[in-house]
Amino acid sequence: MAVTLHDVCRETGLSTATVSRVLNNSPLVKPATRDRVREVMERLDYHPSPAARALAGQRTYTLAVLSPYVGSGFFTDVLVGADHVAVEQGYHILTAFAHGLTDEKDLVSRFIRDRHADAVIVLNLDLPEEFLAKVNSPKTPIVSVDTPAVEHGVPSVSMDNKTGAHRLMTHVLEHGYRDIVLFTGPKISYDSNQRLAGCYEAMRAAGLGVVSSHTITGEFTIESGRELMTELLDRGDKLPEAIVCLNDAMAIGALGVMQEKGLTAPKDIAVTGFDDCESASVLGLTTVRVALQEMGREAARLALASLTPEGPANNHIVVPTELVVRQSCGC
Amino acid sequence: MAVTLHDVCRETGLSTATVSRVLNNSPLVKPATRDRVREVMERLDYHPSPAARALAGQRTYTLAVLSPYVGSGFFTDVLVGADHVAVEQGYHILTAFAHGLTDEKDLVSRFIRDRHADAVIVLNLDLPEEFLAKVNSPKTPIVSVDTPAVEHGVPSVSMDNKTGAHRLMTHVLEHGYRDIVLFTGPKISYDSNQRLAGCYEAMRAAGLGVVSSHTITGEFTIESGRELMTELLDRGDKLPEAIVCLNDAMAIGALGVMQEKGLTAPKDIAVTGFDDCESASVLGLTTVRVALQEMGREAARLALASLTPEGPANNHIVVPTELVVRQSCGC
DNA sequence: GGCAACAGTGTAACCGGTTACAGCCATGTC
DNA sequence: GACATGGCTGTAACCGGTTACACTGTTGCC
Repeated sequence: MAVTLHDVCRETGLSTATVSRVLNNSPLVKPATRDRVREVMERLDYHPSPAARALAGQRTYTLAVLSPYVGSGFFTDVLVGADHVAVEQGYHILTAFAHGLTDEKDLVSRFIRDRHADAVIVLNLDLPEEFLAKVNSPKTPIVSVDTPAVEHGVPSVSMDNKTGAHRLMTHVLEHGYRDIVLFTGPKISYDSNQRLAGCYEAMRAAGLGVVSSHTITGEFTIESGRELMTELLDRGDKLPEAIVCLNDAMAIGALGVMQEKGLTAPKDIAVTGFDDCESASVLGLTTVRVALQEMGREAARLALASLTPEGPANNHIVVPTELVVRQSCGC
Repeated sequence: MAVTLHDVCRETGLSTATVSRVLNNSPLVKPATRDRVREVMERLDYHPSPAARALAGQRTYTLAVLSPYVGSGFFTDVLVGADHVAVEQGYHILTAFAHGLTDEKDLVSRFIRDRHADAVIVLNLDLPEEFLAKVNSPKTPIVSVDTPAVEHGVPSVSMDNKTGAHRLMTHVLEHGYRDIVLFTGPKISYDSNQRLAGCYEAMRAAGLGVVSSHTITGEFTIESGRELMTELLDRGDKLPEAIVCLNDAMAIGALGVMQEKGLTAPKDIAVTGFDDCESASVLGLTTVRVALQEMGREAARLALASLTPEGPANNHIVVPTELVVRQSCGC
């Protein structure tokens, strides 16, 4: 079969212990010996068996990334970011999806008890914090991405929704728009609430009162954006000057309806989004960009740090957001 | 630690061999015994260690999906499809990207020799067929997605570019358009060539000669679509009636330039794409949809079948494509 | 009744590493 | 010179399964 550690032992005349130590960069080995072993490994083209290491060492050098099947954008970018960091540290990434059949909680529990991975990164699975806290342990730490879980001490990575929304709203206000309608996501959505708070804050900072009737609740989907927009236009009231959608999907839906009715942004109504999804640049949508790859990287760092005895320096990471100005608002 | 096979042995009074056989659904075990073992496993909440199985059994029950970092669309959908099939058969998915640092060939070679996975699925990595053929082996089979590698006997999954392009062009012609310009991808791109062939075939079937000056070569990117379109408009010639882009990105670029110049599709020029990417529906782009998840599923099936002694029934799978009619052409 | 054949189970080696513990030698110290 | 010390290496148990081979008890058949 393949070259094994024993072959290296035979070739060097050393014991498995010493060779294994070289493999794990143990400081106990005399430098001269280390170099000799390395040289032989190279010559024999030796590569340790992940399975054997996993069994004997009780660590798989693998990180699991669990996610619901959400379109594509979010997931891929976070994954790529996580992969980057993982590879740097000799780790690999195992992915799994909660699609229909598999319950999300089950998926997480199973991955933990089956010891497939050393740590688990969960992507906006919307799991209750209590659950995450329960399954989290130093042996198989969990990192929550998108939904912060600070209260229960579960490491998490989230984005700076508030600042992003604040900047966005400030931008809208700077264009002189005052009659503004907000399309928000579900009331239970963490992201939606944070973004809303950021918007309100900016409005107050500009000396504007918040008129609740101007905040309309929907879903974070294109379809919902269409519905809210249709309803708004059908009311026959005076059109608002601007519509601030708390995610891109809603904004895209709204723009679609406008186009069908012969309205354009920003001429008739200015429109903004949040996320900077793939289509946003195509549509010229002013929005807020989230550094998704960065979130993935931070998640992997947190996960790997949680495996060290010291643990992560900081249990909760907030990734910055950035205003992206395009044509759909002012300009 | 966790419950092990030995605990099950102690509890049932059976040997490791028998219990292991139950685990692997061996027909050698008496049904009554099997049921008793299953019951005890359930009661003890026993779950076998993947690491131990991998080491002893020489199979990891893992499929690797290797990909370059290509935007998001393609990758995620194929991955989700593969995951679906993998999970059904008790497999897991390991992902890795060839980003900058890592050479694509290296990535593939490494995954194979390190025995991280039982089989490897490579996603449009544009690797030479010879290379794939060389590293492919019954021990760790490779499946190529997107780029067919039939000639060298490497299992592969590709899409039915030709039929899709044929239908698309037929649709364009049915709208009465005759003065048509084709924007193609790189001359070495397999997809581009197949799609082009499909278009030509449809034109000939309609009794039209192919005028090569009407076929313009570019890249499969938005930027390239912009460039070709700008150049075309700047020429000041009579505008073509329709522009058939051999992928969505080019079409999006072309539409962008048109919009800036005050032209709309299909009023001034009809435009079509290929791929049905996320933005296509948003833009109302007539295009061809590729069942990406289906490609992922087929890839996983091929990979798993290659692990059986019989091998896959069919070494090369072609996934169907579907014309998606939207507003950008005729209507 | 004797024997072959087969179904079902057990024994034990093995997969390829990790690591606790023991051992050895050279050096430093009194 | 005796002994403690520390740096380096070796021995062997162990991680948790798989599987070749041996073994036992039945059944079928002449």
